[in-house]
Amino acid sequence: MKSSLTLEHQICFQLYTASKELTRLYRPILAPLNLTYSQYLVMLVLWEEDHIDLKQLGERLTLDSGTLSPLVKRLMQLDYVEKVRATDDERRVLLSLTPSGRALREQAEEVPLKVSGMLNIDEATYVAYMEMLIDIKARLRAFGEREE
Amino acid sequence: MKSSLTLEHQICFQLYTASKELTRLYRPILAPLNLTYSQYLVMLVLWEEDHIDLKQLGERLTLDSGTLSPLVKRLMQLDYVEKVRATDDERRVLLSLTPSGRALREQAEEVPLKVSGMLNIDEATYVAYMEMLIDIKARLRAFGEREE
DNA sequence: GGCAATTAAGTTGTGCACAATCTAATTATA
DNA sequence: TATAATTAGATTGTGCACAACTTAATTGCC
Repeated sequence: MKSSLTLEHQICFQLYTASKELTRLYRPILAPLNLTYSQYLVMLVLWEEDHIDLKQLGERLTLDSGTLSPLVKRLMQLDYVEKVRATDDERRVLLSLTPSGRALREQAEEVPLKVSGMLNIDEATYVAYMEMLIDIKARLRAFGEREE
Repeated sequence: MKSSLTLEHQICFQLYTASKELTRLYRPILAPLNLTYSQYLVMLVLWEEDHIDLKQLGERLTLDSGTLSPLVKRLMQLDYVEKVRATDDERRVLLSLTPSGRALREQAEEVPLKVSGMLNIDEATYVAYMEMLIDIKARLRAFGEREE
């Protein structure tokens, strides 16, 4: 197994920089929507499933309350989302789209198209890359479960 | 091209979570060395090339001085590195390993082995995945250069 | 040689990311 | 049915990551 202690031979380094550079690509695309990359991910979830509770949202994004609480606060200041306490269980907080938040979806529709264009990648390659990343995560989780 | 506005279909999301989860895996492995993941990357570079200047270091890691300055300050507090101003160009600062920093390399040797074991991945797949990630970065840079 | 433009680091401010801790609501159980 | 354990969310503190700005050294150009 590749064990040489060299930066470029570490898969972690390649993942880390690829992720950072892709995020950098999003920045100017998301700027007109007044969203950071993480905020965009939250909006993606809400456009898919409105009135989701913070717990589930955190699980889908692998983010804990220490990250989500202030992030959601900023989305509220932008008037894109609102919090409603669940009636059946007063601990839960449901996150909902405001009319502005719902309307933003239309502008966001073109984000993936722009990114694909920038990556200049064909469908088959795109799918292969997605599968690789999903496989890496599966291996990480498999280990996590062995350990738990 | 995949343009559906769904979280799981975005390559950016898969990259982002894969990177985060892999970094999470490193945390307990690096804890005994008193290093965060980013600090570990800096040490990797130094073990490869001692007396590197901050500018070059930043280029290799895609990090700017705003990130590196405080990070290096913490590595100095740990007595792993020291800064020396270059004599030929007083603007440049060379980063060097202290004896402790050099000694740490031995403990770090086993880090990639542990990670490989956790990922439970064979050499061929590992190499294929590395190449995909490098290709993604190449596409991102190709776009960057078209735009510049 | 003198001065504008450039360059390397550092600083400040904002926003993640996460561990650890706290509070309040709910569930389990003695 | 009290009370202990668990759960959801918020808060605090540390450390990235990066944009924008500052300072000091160097280079370019006249």
